[in-house]
Amino acid sequence: MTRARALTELEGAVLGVIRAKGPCTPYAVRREFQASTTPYWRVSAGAIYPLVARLTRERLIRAVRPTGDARGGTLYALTPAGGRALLRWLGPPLTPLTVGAPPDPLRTRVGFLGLLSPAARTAFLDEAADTLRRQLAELAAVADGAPIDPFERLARRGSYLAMETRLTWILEVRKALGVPIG
Amino acid sequence: MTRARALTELEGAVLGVIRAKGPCTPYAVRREFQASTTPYWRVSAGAIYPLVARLTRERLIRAVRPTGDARGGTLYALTPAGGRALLRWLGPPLTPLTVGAPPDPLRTRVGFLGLLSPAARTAFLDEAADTLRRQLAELAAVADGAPIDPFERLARRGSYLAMETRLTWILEVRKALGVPIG
DNA sequence: ACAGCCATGTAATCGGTTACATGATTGG
DNA sequence: CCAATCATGTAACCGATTACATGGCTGT
Repeated sequence: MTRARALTELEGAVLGVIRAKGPCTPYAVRREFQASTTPYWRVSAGAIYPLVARLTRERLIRAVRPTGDARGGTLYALTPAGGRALLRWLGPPLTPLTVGAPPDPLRTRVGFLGLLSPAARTAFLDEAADTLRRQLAELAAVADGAPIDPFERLARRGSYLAMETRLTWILEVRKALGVPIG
Repeated sequence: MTRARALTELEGAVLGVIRAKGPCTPYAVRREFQASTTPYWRVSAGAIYPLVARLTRERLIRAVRPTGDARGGTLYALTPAGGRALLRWLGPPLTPLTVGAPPDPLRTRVGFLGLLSPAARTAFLDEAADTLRRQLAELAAVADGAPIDPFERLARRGSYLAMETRLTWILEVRKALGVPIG
């Protein structure tokens, strides 16, 4: 009984997608991630195919049948071991890295805002606020008329709330620094 | 004039720390990150020393003097090119990846909560809520009596707000799923 | 004095990105 | 029909992690 290694975030999420959507090609999994609202999940071809090969080698997924078309694609599904690995990754229990404050490049930069001239600081904060407002509008638009799974909906709600909080925080920062009317 | 490559988040933040604190040893920079409130910035020895070597090779930082003790440490400071690289990394302008929704492993998992049994789901959400509450208390405690830079304070405030929002969101999820009294 | 931590590194490995290659499919 | 895009991969590289090695420093 060789100890099961911990899955990466991407591996766990890929298992989750395959489990939730049924047998998938690697490409279909990739599209699923690209459709997500966070730009973080880019999932290049160079990531997904080796990842699928890895999970197959470890018997967490297996090829169930070819797609049928002439491109030679293959549909993969979870094995029982894959299902167990998914549940272990998903939790409970939750790891500190899962629950702890996620990284935020915008927040990192605000910590160094003292290094900018007042003018550049204003430009930074104004651009941040504008972009956040635009992205919030997009998120709201996507939410309307999207016939999606309730759990995916809750996750997107979390994303929306996070963005909203970032915007109010940026406005608070601007006020705290006494930035002239934005 | 060879084109300057883009800096990674870690490289940019390291330049920022050195600029803000004055000449530092690599180890001192590392401690600075470990003291941050997000568990994401672990900055192993195997990351920081090669990174410092890289930035030195590219003339963005330079060794200014030895620490003096017998351990052979070296203090590094920014070069003028390093200062410019820092400002380019910091922005404005801001990239979509900087402003866009940051990744959140908790949010990712909530999207797959449908795969858990109701009991496991309750356990997941209760554990998440408990941990978030505990971490919020810690963050508040740290905030009191911390004589820090105003910009670092604003960044921590952002971290606190983000955690607070995640907690209220988790409670909302629990209510939406009709979880029996937590 | 010496156990345990501090500080400075190095080597192997790993998971991901970018860039490229190739053939199937589709829209005008 | 042919250009653009879809779909399936591969190769080279890169930045980070884990694990290890070494020696200085410090508290009891």
